[in-house]
Amino acid sequence: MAITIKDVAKAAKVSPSTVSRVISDSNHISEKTKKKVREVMEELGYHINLNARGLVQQSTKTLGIVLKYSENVAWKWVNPFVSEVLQGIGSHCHEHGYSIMITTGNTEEEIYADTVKMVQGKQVDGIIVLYAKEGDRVVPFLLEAEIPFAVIGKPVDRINEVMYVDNDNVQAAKDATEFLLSKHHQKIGFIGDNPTFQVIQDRVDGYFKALEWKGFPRDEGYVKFIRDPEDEGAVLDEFLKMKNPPTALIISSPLQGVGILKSMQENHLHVPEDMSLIVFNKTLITDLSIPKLTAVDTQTYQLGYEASRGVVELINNPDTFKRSVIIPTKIELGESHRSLKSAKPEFVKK
Amino acid sequence: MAITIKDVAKAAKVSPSTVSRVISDSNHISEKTKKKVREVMEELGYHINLNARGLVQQSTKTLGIVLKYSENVAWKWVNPFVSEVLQGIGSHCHEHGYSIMITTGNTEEEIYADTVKMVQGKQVDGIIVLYAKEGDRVVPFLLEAEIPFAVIGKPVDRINEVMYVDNDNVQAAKDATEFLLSKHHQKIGFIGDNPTFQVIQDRVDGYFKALEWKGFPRDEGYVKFIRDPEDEGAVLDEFLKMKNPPTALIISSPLQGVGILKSMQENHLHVPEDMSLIVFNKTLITDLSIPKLTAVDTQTYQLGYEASRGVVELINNPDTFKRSVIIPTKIELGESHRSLKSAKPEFVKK
DNA sequence: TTGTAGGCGTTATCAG
DNA sequence: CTGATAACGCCTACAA
Repeated sequence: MAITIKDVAKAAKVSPSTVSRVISDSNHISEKTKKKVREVMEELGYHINLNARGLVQQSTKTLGIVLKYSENVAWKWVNPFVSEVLQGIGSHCHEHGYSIMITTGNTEEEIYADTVKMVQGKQVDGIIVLYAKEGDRVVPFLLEAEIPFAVIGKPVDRINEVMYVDNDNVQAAKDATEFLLSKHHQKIGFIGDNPTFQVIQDRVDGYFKALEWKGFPRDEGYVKFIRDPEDEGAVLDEFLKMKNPPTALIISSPLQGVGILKSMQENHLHVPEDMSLIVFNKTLITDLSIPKLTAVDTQTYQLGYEASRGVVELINNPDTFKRSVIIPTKIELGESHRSLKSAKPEFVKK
Repeated sequence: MAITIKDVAKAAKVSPSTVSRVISDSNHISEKTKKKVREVMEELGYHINLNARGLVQQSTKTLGIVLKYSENVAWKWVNPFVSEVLQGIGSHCHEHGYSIMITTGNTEEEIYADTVKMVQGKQVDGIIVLYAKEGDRVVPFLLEAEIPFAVIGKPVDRINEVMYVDNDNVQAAKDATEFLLSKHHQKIGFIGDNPTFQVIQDRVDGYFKALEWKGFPRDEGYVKFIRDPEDEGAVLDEFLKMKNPPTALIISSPLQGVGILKSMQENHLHVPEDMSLIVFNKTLITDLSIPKLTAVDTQTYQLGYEASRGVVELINNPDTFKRSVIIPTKIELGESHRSLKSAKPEFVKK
């Protein structure tokens, strides 16, 4: 049994409450006794029991993180995302004395159960959900439980009741498209995965917006979706067989980016000479690709940091307006794109 | 204020202790009252307060994870490692009803402070340290605190006092070398980073062991270390300029593997036609490389799982022998190696 | 099988 | 400025 506040009190010949006051550095207490008590604490090797404090204060100063349910292939690219987001959350939490508890489950059901346990068990003061998924039970539960929380991503249901942190995907795709247009590309293809995800919809929107702004007619033929992983080859073929094949592609996932790169190579085509690529989500995959992929940086660290900030604010003042935050994206230049129609093919500096 | 055990007791017309017994599913209690109490709990929406339970039981059923201090470049490749290890730990923890708390700090000092807080604050029952570093203060602290813990990696100090989970790097390098030998390679190079790390030393050992077993003389000229990142080009050059350049390379980090791949390409050389590569640590980087790199899989998930198992065992029975676990590695075949068919160069005679 | 009472280590309220 | 005293929500002898 460890040293308690009472032991210290006894040794310092004061009452437990005085020791408690010293711990919280109350200013209703004389410097003299403060010093004395501190000395005794040092001497006895006293350390506060956060559990006990949590019980009486009804607060654990801990944030719960709901990880994304990871299935087979998909989780791979999520990997770096998780670490970076965690870093961002961690930074903020550390600054504000919060601890972090994460879900342990592997399946959707398990993760839900973990969340319920953390919340109902009063293990955490707030929650950050690392994904947004239609029909997911976690967000409704959190609303029901009335616990402060934030979602990273754009919630589909009851969006105006939840605080979220996300990128502006419409704008990001618009930026990417305009970037390619500025390099004199005119035929630009778009590749996405599951079009039922809001992210993808938004990106397609942004893509068309940029094109239409420049006066290009909307042509759905340049937008393709890859359902099955490793199916990039087929889609690339479709593009190449068009009467006016694109000279550049916007690809909405780093994994698919690498897939296209591979398929290009198999067709004895070169990037960026034969095709410019710009990929969504700068990750270590895109950085280490050969050539390094030009990518849209979604600033994952910032996403985490802001989410944490939001939740902590909500904890400190539950009536805070649930303002949601949009983290700007930026284009990270790689070597997978080139400029068309310049006197000489001009490569962008690194 | 939420529903407590007392509320349930009152509503069910039993005493709080009875309710408590129902919670712990004690068998000293009639099925009838059990059912009744459970109904009331359901009706009232009762949920246990784990904080309170933790206080009285002196145990939180939570494991603390000490993350690796991540500096500039190095952390990138650590990234996937963290997520995978966490998955492994999570799986085991979930099975045994443990929660997970992770450090939030970014610097070595902060992480140390986080660890102290978790342990002294009685927030966790055990600790898993995700790295082994010479001179680090965390392990000595944990020993001092007498809390159950395990280290992933091979601790340098006081190794026989701590439980650790690691791969057998000597064996792994031996396997990799033998693999290449079986493909008829005779000149095999080895590339490592900082040779002061034990891992690297072990791998060099294994490399030489395999060669010497086959009767090849020890030739330090085929072992090179890359200090500065992005310096792979120079080292590759050195190899290529040898009188008997290697036909295969064993590379001790995935990052360096990609670097070599890039340098090969810049020299208009092909993998595996001109050089076979086998890389340490299968990660998503090696999987997504073009060509996919043949890699030594260190089974990160298993490392995490076993570490968790060890700590939980230690918690349940503190007198358990601190057996350490060696997780076997295995070679994941990629497309970066080939078999040298011709029995061209004979054994080297010296 | 069930109830009573005391305590886990802190903080908070109220006196003094 | 400091000290009793009562919670916080649960568990666990010890009784009944």
